[in-house]
Amino acid sequence: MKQKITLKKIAKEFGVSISTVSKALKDSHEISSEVKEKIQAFAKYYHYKPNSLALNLRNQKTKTIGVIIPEIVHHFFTKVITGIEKLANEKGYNVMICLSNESYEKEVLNLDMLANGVVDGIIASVAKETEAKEDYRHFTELIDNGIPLVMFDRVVDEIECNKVIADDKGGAFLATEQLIKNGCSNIALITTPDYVTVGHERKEGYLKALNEYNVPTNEDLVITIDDQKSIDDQLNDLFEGNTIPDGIFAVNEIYAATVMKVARKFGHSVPDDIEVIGFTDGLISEFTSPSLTTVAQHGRTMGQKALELLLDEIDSQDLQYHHKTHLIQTDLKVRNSTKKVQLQN
Amino acid sequence: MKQKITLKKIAKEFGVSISTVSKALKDSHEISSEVKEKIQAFAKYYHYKPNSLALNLRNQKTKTIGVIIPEIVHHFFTKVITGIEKLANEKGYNVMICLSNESYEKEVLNLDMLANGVVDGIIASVAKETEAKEDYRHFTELIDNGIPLVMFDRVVDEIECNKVIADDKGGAFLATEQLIKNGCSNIALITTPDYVTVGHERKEGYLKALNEYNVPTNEDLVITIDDQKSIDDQLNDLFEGNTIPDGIFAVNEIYAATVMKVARKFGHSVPDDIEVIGFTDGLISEFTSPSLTTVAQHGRTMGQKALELLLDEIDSQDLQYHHKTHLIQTDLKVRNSTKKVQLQN
DNA sequence: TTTTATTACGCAAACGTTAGAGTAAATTTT
DNA sequence: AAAATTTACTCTAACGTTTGCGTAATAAAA
Repeated sequence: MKQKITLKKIAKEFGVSISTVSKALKDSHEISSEVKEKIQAFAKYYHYKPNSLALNLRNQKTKTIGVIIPEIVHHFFTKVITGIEKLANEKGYNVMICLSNESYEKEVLNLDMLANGVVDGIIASVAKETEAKEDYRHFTELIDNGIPLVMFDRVVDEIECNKVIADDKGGAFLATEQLIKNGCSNIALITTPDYVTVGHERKEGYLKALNEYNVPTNEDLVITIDDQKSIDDQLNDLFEGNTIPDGIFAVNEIYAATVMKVARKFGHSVPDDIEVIGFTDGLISEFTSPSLTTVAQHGRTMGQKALELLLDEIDSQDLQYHHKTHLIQTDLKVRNSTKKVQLQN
Repeated sequence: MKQKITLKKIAKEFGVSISTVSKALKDSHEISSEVKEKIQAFAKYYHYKPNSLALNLRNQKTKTIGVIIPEIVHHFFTKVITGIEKLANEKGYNVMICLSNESYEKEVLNLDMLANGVVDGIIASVAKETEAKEDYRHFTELIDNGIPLVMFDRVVDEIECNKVIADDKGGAFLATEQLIKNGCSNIALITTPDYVTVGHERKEGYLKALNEYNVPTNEDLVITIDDQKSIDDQLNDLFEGNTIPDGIFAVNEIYAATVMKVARKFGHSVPDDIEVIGFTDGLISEFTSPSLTTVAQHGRTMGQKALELLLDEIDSQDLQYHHKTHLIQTDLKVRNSTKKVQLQN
């Protein structure tokens, strides 16, 4: 394997010192134009590029930020990354993406790796396993080490750092409200276990809407999905019980798409018999039939905001930096899984 | 912002030399157990972690590999990354993901960035813009600099490096063959412009199948999609022409899902009037109705294989390293957009 | 008691880079 | 002609780490 070209090698080539080469390549006035020209030509010919590691070590910064996400096959996370990447690029930062695969252990590993000088700051969304475990020492340790951290989407209240979250509760409220206004009275909720914070928040919004509009809640209509088992099977219960829902709010797009499929299997029509709203930033909703009305999360915006906050903290010399929690608005994207009812204001 | 703890600081704390600290932390026999114990305790308390930059610089390797993909919101690419990540983890490597966003310029930038000592090797799929431009100097430069490169999916023939590609032609053949065997005689192709290599390959497979089974080709049935314009609009032509297709092969999942939607709009039923097969590794296909029969690409496998080849080259001292092109088999995932015909062998 | 081993540390170089300080030689000024 | 300035370089330290080598002091062997 060929060796990379370095200042040292160029210096040797011309019988000058390393610093002469460095300065020549920087077009320093300290170096004669004659020497500068030949060194520059040589460097160009061999495509000399300064070694980033050396530069980073010297400058004590890497111009790279780390992003830890639980899953990359989720459209929402890729949207967030797109947002981060775009702004990072404009600001001259590189992005290093790591996956925790929802595993606590991998999250710790990733954090460890990133913390040791590799990045100037970290943006993270915590793994489900970590949320279940409630062990966040790896994050606090990071902060103790003075590495700026921004949490997004799945955040931890106890941790003192900048945060960016979608208005999950508000979005769920909006969705449920829409179903109520469309005339639904038996509104089901398809959600995750409670330890998944976003699931929890969305459930809160659902309950708030029912409450505010005096729609009685019904425990039978709340289905908590265990991702380890078949989603289809777990949804069967909903249509085999005493109360068949006329509206369904699902906390994500997969659940929403799946419940439509299962509803159809039971002979129900969407949106005529049952209206369905999902929660997402995904692609699937557009291609189901009927296409899914969803709560849009604006993942890109979240990513951008997260990076904005991170760079803000990185640039801040302030020892008493004040952390913020930024709420990204969600809104309803009406498609064809809900009826087009004329709403009176 | 707090400062990171270093060997130097620990050395100062105990009034010993830096090397003593380094050796103490490595439990060297050269250091008395008394000194070792107190230094180790101190380091543990302040969670000392060696600075990776310094280590990488010294060891002349980073244990990090870079991945450049055109788009992260594509399920196929995220699958590939999942495959890379998994194996990388097992082998103790980190993964740095960069997005070119299909832009030539960003690809050059990313490559530049990664090339300067940041990674030990690179896995890349080239941007559409680069394919159109046919300017691959940034890749050859990389190779000239001795940085191992593996290309996947969208590869460049002229470049001398390890490659991993899906059997696009074979998959397309399989899909078209299936349509023919199901009795279709007017088989449409929804494809990308020809400069997108995978689109080109899939078209080849389509033509090969038609040819082999003596099905006449029909230029009117080949639709080349311009991603800049509305896909729906471009597909209208297909159903407004003289020959209405009874089978459609689309080179990706979005085209396939969209063409089903448009077909329905024109009053055709899938799979009764028209059978549709897509090409992908995506999520959408499962949730369309009918669900889409597709050619599975095995993105994870591709990712794993790509990393395998890369590590192979990194570890090889061989100056005359022999590059390979690895073909990943594709196969048909039959769902409900095709008829269940009993095939006679 | 002298020689040899052992223990426990420090020194220095190396990875690649930059930038301020230092220094010969050449040139200009007085 | 002497002094001052400019030119064109080199030296050195620093970023954080590792490791072979050197070396005191102590301990063991002859």
